[in-house]
Amino acid sequence: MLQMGTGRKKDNPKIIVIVGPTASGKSDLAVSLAKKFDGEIISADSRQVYKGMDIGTGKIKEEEMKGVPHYLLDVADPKEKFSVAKYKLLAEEKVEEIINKKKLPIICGGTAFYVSAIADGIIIPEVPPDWKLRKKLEELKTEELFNKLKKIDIGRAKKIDEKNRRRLIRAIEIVDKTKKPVQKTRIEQKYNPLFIGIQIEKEKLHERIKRRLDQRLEEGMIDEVMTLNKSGVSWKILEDFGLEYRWIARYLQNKIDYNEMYESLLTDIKKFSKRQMTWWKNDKRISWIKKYKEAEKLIKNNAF
RNA sequence: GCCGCGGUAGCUCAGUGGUAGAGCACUUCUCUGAAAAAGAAGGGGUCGUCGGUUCAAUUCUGACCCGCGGCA
Repeated sequence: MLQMGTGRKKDNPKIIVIVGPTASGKSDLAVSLAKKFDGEIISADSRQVYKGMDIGTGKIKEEEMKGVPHYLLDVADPKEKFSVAKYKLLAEEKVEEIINKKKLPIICGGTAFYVSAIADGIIIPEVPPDWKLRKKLEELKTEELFNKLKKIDIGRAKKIDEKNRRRLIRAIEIVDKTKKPVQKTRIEQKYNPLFIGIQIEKEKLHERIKRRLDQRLEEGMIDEVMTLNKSGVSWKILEDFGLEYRWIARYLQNKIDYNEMYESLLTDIKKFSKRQMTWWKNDKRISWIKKYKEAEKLIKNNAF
């Protein structure tokens, strides 16, 4: 959990932040609120940033936007790596633009890390990924990675998840480039966010997840993945995207049959929604709402 | 009806004469340029039912019940 320091700064520009698990109806809520309060929407979704990934990511359709401008969709090529740092840069630019237009910025998304980058203002160390270095480190055993980090940065080593190779490698990378220990997470709160969370019972959410999955399969989600692959997005990349792209890619490679693809995917989406909630459910700043009207009231009461 | 095989965690299955494990699921959690990613911890079973042998049975044995396959 991040330490907020002085907390919300009253003078900072106000923004709305909508969070909630996948399939909970964030996009619809965002559009309704945007229409009501003259807002514009910035997506905070690590997969919807990619072009050509529409059905599988549940990207909002043109007609569903109802004329409300949406940003940070389709800003990246799936063949190239994207990252929170890039997201933060682009998204903050958009927030500024919207504020300058005297409109209300609404951050809406399911990627907690991305949301946090903006709404909490976490500062990401300015060390771009060095994929050559990472590849080299990848050859080391997990324990060796941990020992290496311990030697060069005992402070970080103490706090890090010592079994998590990806984190270990990143930490080593930062020390390697900056020649300094990894700094404590710093925060620069630029905005005054009002957090609205969509509350939904597990059974109902699972039902929605299944219905949405069936619908998207009918809409041609499998073709979408095939098209991506044909246009040069490797199976490996699709695997890393996770969920729909991972399971459909395995199916298209004949590694599993349709039924296994369907069942595993359904389970994984449910697990994902769970992980999203793990991130948010203990965040005291979030007001959990069940109906649109409650969100509207919240915004009014907070003098937006 | 007979013969064979099986009945162990929610699921698929290991295993042992001294009251049990794995993978997946589930629960809880972590998150410093891959985050739909990558990781961590935890709960859970009167081992089909009722008898017998034994100091001791989930393990051996008998009957029965249930499932699957074969023969009639």
